[in-house]
Amino acid sequence: MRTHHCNEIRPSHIGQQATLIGWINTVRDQGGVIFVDLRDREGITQCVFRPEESAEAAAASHKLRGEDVIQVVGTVRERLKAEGVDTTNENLETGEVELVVSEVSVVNKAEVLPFQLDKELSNEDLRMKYRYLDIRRPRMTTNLRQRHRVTKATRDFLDEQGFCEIETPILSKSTPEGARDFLVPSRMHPGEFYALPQAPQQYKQLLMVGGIEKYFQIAKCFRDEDLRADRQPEFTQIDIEASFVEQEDIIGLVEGMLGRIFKEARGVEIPASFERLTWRDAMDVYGSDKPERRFGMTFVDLTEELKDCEFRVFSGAVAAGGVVKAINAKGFADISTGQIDKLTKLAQEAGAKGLAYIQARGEEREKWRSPFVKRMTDEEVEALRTKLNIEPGDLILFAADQWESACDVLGRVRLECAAMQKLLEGNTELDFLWVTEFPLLAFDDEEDRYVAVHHPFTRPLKEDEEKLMKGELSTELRAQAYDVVLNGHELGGGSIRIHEAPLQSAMFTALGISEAEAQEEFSHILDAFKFGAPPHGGVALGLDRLVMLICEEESIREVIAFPKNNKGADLMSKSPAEVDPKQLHDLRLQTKPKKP
RNA sequence: GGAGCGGUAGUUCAGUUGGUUAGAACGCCGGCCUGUCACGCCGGAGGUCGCGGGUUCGAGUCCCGUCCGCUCCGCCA
Repeated sequence: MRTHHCNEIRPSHIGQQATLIGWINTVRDQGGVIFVDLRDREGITQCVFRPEESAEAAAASHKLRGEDVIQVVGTVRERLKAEGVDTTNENLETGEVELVVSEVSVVNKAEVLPFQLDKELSNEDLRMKYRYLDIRRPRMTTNLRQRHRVTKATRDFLDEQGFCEIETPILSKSTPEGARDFLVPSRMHPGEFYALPQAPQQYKQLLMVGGIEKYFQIAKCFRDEDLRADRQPEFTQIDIEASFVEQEDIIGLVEGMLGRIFKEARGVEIPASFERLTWRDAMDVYGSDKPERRFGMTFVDLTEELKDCEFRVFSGAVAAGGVVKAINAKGFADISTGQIDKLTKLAQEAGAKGLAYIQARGEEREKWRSPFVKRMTDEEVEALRTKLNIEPGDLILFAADQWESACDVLGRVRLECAAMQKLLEGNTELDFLWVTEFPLLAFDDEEDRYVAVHHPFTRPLKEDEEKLMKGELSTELRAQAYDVVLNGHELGGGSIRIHEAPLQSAMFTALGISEAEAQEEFSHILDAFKFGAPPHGGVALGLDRLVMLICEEESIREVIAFPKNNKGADLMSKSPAEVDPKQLHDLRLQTKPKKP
């Protein structure tokens, strides 16, 4: 039986017997003496095989290969310190000692691995196919154990705050709003389907009606949409809901929880409370509802200054009720033509007609390289110079359009500029932020109706509630909804909910859901709200994304044990896969077995 | 659905204006080595240059098509 882990042996153990078991990390065969670094999940110990100590073990050791599982019995010794020679390895926790092996047994031989565990591997296909080997690498082991620390800290914190962890169903009901559902056919109800939950939203609200008051769950969620580096079809949320709370209570709770998580998983103190921006201000200054604030380049509004500009792109936009905004990319006047093209293309993809710019290659306007500066008055140029603090070497980029489009375009340009200038390279700052007062409704041109920005259970701000009840709809209505943002990533979001049937009905009506449809799809919610539903609200944080940021990874695949690839496939187990025709027949998805 | 980048040995990569037998490192196999720790030294095996077609005297390299992977846009209440 194992007596120690491979990180444990210290000079205090010298002279004692120890039994270790683990994988062979490396073999260094000197012909006579052989060194084997034995690895288990905790660390590495150097094992020495010497013919003088055990001829049998030494003979066997010549046949050992990397990743074999072996068990060794031996005596702990101080490492050799002859005159002028110190064989201590300072890179190892156990580097002062070694195990002189008297017995070795090969528990399980390993074939040659398809890749080396001590080298970085760019072929993600191969990593996924042999994920169980990839997980042996320190990077993955560390990440998965970090993930455990995060969920442990979450559970400990919420438990101390009186929250109760409750599991909600995975076999659930499809909802018309939101992302595409994964469907599961029902054998006992031919032609009918369960849906996998996109979030436990309705269940957790019904738990509030059930009087649970404080609920949480580390919840698996499913969305059948295209993948990204930070998006998987199945993912995990820290899902929280509480009764008799207001926005401030949820915000304070999340701040406390993130503080605990970052302290225990990463050993850092974060601010006790985070700064806040309203959605409107975030869009107005950063062009994003999840602003990256660790570099400046904030928007400057030039609507007033350029409303009469001879350059029609600006004056025309203002005349049409739009705005002109600009950013100053300090010291980026030497941007290449190729990079300008790239930024222009980016702006166009976001809906702009083009991208106006000034390369300030000197103090005087004559030295400014720009397609339009020559058409500006001196007053206009000086206004730009002052408001944007233009100095020689600066690059100025403009967006002129309706407010939201202009902000969106310039927001994307701003991020790309920062990437080109490598402004965030090596930056380890943690910038937490709340974005509040999200709009309640957005207008979907394709569907020609309003859709919920957050979800249909989100409560409007008190001052906008009556407008919703009266059906005075607009995108100006604001919600009691909030997102917590870290370094430009949305960590999570939540809202205070609607808890009264009439207000909920008004919301469904606003979303173009008929009374009949609301009854069909949401009667359980509307009914529940009639029986004394408490005021309630909550939040959900993306666990994968949170762990990704804590581990300083660029993809959530690095913090998920068995993730899917870009096309949603698991290359290791080869899913999705075709199934036996009999299974399809049982589910009435195929009446006759497929002909060969 | 769209755009970008990539695919050469088991792995990570190099491969010039198209030109002899496609290279390196690590890994692997064999040999030597009693204090190494990225052990060292000697030798060896290992390639459908993603796939198909085209141009050419000649294609890893140029052209067309196609497949796969990653990133981004759309999409993700």
